[in-house]
Amino acid sequence: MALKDIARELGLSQTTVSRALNGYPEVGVETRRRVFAAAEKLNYRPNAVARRLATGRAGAFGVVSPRSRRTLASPIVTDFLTGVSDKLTEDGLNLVFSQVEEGREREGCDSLIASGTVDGLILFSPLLEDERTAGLATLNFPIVAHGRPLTGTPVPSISIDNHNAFCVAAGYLLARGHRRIGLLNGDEHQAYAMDRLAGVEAALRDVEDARLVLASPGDMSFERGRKVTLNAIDQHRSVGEAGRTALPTALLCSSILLALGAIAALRERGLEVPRDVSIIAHDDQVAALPPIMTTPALTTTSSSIRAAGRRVAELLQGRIRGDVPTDYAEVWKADLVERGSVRHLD
Amino acid sequence: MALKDIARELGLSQTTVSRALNGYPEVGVETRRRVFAAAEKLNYRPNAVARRLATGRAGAFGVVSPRSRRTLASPIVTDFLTGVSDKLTEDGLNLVFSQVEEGREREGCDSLIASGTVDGLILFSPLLEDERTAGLATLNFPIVAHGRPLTGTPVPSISIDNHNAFCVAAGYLLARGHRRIGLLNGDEHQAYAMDRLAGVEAALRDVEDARLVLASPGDMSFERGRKVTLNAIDQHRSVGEAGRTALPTALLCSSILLALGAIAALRERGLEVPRDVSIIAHDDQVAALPPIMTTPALTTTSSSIRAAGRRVAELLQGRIRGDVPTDYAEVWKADLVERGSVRHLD
DNA sequence: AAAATGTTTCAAAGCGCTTTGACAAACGAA
DNA sequence: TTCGTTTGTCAAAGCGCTTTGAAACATTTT
Repeated sequence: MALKDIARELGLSQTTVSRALNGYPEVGVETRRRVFAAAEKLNYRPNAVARRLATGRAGAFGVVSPRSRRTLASPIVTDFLTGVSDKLTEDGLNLVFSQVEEGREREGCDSLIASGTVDGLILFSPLLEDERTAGLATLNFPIVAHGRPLTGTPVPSISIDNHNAFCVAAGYLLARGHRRIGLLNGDEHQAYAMDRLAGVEAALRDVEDARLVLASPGDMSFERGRKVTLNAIDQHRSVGEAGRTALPTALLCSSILLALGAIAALRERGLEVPRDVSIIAHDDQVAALPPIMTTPALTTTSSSIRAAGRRVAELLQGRIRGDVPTDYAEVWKADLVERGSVRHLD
Repeated sequence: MALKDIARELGLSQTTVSRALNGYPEVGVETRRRVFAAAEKLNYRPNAVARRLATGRAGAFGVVSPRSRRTLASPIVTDFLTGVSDKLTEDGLNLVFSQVEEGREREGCDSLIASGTVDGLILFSPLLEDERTAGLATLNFPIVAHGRPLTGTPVPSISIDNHNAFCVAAGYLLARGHRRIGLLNGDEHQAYAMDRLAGVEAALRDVEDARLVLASPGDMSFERGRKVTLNAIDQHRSVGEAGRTALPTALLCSSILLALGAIAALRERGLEVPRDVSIIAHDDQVAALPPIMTTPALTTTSSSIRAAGRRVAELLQGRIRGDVPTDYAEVWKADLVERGSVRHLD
């Protein structure tokens, strides 16, 4: 069922049929009615590919991600993508997901752009941090990033105020008497992890005897949370209670997954939350990992990553229409939500 | 940079350039060399949309999913998609992910097909079970399903032997003296959930006094796992130890998430795994939810959903080439992996 | 030397749509 | 009546590629 067929059927030109269907004003009302009726009857669906070729618009946004990062395997990233996809669905757009070999992100983006497969690109902050992807921003192609870009070239972006969130969280711990704090962070090369560390340090600076006794950057997995915590405990114990290594009385975790690992480790060594160690974790509000999953429920800094995804999609559409400036940046506040994982030391 | 430009640059016809680039044999070796050199120099990238229009091939596979199901929010589903995407990446194909409003899956599929956006469709078994999507199978469009289809029309599919897996798991419990078994299952309308229930029932049939004292179908979330377990415990206790309600001594869980919920509930009521209640869960081997996440680690039936995703993609490519018959079905065995969550009753 | 065969190249058509520019018909104002 | 407008329609060009069918040239066979 092509446009041509409908035109022939109705004795009209292809032009008129196309215009009628696409809501152009210069079509007679009766003609339009007939066209719609015929399209309905013949179950006509415009060929998206042909339309794209003609208009130059792809009708899709792209996300490229290195294969090794196992993007889709992270519930957090996929929750973000859900938000993106939600918004796109409302506007009849598709999401093209393209995985590439490690270190070829730039190439993957170029290929998606040059081949006309997408109208815009969504970037995770990681992609912005090195030479590989630098330059993407200067390409004059609609791009919006999630996470504060580290490069000089501005890219419209949305992020949460990680510095503030972790500064507030650390302050919350300090106010409850904690002095030896630990930080289980994300990838140290990423803006959010840097900001969180800086936030914690800023809070500690205000309190004389407060110390960051553990700061471990890396991937945000259950396994690493467990290992690092186990390590800290065992090292502390081997040195002896009187030794110089100090076990934190409170742990800040950059993700609920890390917190779960830490809790498991503590339990394995006979320690309990919050009796022995308090925990505050960052919660991206993903359905699969609710902070009430643990006993006691986790006190968190909280911000919906899905909402962020949706917003990124919105911004990208704005970018394409031209009503979002290239250096636009949006920073969201993350709320501290009190639950049961922090103890007030006395 | 279009084909035309290269042709002009080289004084060749567009035909020859196209053929040279695409490896057709009828091009002089020297000519081909020149064409490649020019393409390289001008940084030429073929326009994918134009190519698609000309060839009729989209270079992408599609997945459509109802929005409400929050497909991307489930780490299990996304792990599956990772597998799919892995395979596609190797072959330079894209994955188009399209969410639709609840109940309009069929429409979403039709639209992806009719608009020429995809060359093939991947279905989750849920999509196959009702009239909405029935008929998709008869469309003569390449489709491969994950999960045994419930409809009459055959569709190439891959699934695990859920009946056997849960039969074996239940048998394992029976052999260790358990007689009151509970099953926290997935959506009852789905083939896999039905098969699992049937598998458990088959195992119980062999042992005189064995009973399925709890069988709860529904979504496979932490929350539901917790609620159902809490309910079972409280109901049992209110009736009194001597009452007729019997608390299961062992729980079979259709997902690790359910098991986590159950464990949390047990702990809240002062019960412990495996001292008071034993657990076997199904493990899809997703990185975010390792069975060693709990203490003690979970005994599981185990099968990689990511590998399944990859295999589905392979089958779909085979389907397109025509070397996978339309009624092909592949069933994988799920292994029982012993860890620490089952107690031998004496 | 002519015919037959094989190798390389090309012009043109086509994929299904949008969009431009022209034109005819209908209308209102002068 | 005539002229400028508005309204509704159309033919044709173009998007960038692949593919068909024919032509030009080179090589081998008779």
